[in-house]
Amino acid sequence: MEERLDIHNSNIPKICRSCEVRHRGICGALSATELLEISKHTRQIKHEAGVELVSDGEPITSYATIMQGVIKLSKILEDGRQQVVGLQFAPDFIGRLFSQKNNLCAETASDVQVCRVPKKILENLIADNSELEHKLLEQTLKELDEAREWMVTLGRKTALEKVACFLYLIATHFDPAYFDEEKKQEKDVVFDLPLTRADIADFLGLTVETVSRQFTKLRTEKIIEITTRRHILIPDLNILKKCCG
Amino acid sequence: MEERLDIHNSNIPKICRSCEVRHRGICGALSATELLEISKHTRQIKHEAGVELVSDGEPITSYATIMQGVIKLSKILEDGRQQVVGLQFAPDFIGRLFSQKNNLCAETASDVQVCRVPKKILENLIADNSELEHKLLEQTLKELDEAREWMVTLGRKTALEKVACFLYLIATHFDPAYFDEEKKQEKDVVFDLPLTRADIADFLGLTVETVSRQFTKLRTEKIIEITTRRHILIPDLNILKKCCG
DNA sequence: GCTTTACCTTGATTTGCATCAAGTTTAGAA
DNA sequence: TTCTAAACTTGATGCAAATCAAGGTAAAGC
Repeated sequence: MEERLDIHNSNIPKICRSCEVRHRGICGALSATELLEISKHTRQIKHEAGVELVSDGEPITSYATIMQGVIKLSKILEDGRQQVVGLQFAPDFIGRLFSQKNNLCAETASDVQVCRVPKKILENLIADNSELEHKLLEQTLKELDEAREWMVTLGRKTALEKVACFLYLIATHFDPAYFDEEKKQEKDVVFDLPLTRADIADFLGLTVETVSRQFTKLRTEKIIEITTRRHILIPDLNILKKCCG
Repeated sequence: MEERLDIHNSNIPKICRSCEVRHRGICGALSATELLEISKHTRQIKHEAGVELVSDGEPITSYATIMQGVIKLSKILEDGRQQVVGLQFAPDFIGRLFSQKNNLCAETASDVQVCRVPKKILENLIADNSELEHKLLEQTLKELDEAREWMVTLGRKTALEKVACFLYLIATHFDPAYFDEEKKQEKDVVFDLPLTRADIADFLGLTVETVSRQFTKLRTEKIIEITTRRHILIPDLNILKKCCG
């Protein structure tokens, strides 16, 4: 279930020098080494898929940085309706700063490796480290941009456009060409979906059946290839992009 | 169209001592007086309703604090579909920090009074004032919470629930009982809608016709009273809340 | 005052997605 | 390997919201 890592034995893929995590976009709020240097209370922990790291309504006791894997943030209505309100990848920061209680639920979508710090300790560090606070502000602004972008998808796009947007989001996140100049020539983008069809449905405000039908439609139109259920190949990202509305 | 105010003649309703603006929830990132004290480049400006203060894709030249009125943040797809991604009230801060370009459009929904500061000047102030940066982080976190809450409404609620949520949002924002202890006894909440039906539709991911039908339904069920088009009376907020899903 | 126009409501019809209901595939356990 | 359960797909049907269309209302200009 939960496994502590030997800090000196961890093998983080080293791509971004400032945070030691393979990723795209702005650098994470807190790198793993920064956290480890910052406080002896930091712990690296492994979780398997499907673990609830943060529960809605529960008190916050610690923050974390994702080192590997995907975490989904969701909110659940009383009658069971669920909405995924965000996906987080390495090296994102996890946890609602400066609040006593969580207002959403965070669950590991894949196997995940995180670096945890107790709430109070990080907050004290923030108080005397304005550079740290600035990084957290940058990360929060990025998340706000993403949330607002997704609101357009939720409110104004068709089922097909929603699914195309989702695939485009994941594809660009995992596109190896982004990290490897040599691969810039190859057009194919290949990746594994980090979510089940049910989770994708909850992210897009659709039902599983509708998501499945749109996958089939994109497959028959040769815009994507579905190798196994989770494994996707996209021959031309630009064609997919045109489906996003 | 645009009118500069005499700073010493402005009559801001003084409710919250720390930011001089009548509001609820956490204090604004930057109070008007703070801004005015902070820099001689600060300007108070009046705008009438329907003015685009910030255009999507355009370079950012200044930030602002709302002193009075309502501003809507929206995104528009190429084919004209529009989604309102946020509403901002006094004393909210306006503008995407640390970015060269706007990624959304901000339009005055009502007559609005703002306090403007040039981008560079505020950013320099932030750099040597960590308390200021902390306030802006708090405001950004609040906006992120609101955006995620709204994603649930957009993705998982029915048309009636959406309209009820919207009315509840506005009602609680303008509820005088919130500011005046004497009025806590009175149950009626009376206010003017700051948006047209078309804007409400764009906020809720619906069409004007559907919004109108849900208003009618809530009226015939005596959950709301519509005095004139914009003027709303809510006999019991708790009953409305139950319609929010 | 009357006219114009933007805004809003209501009704009839269509449609995209949800729901209901089987089936199929895949991964994991026995 | 076979069995089982979970995950996924496909088809038939229903319904909520979109679309199309017309009429009503109120604020702003003449």
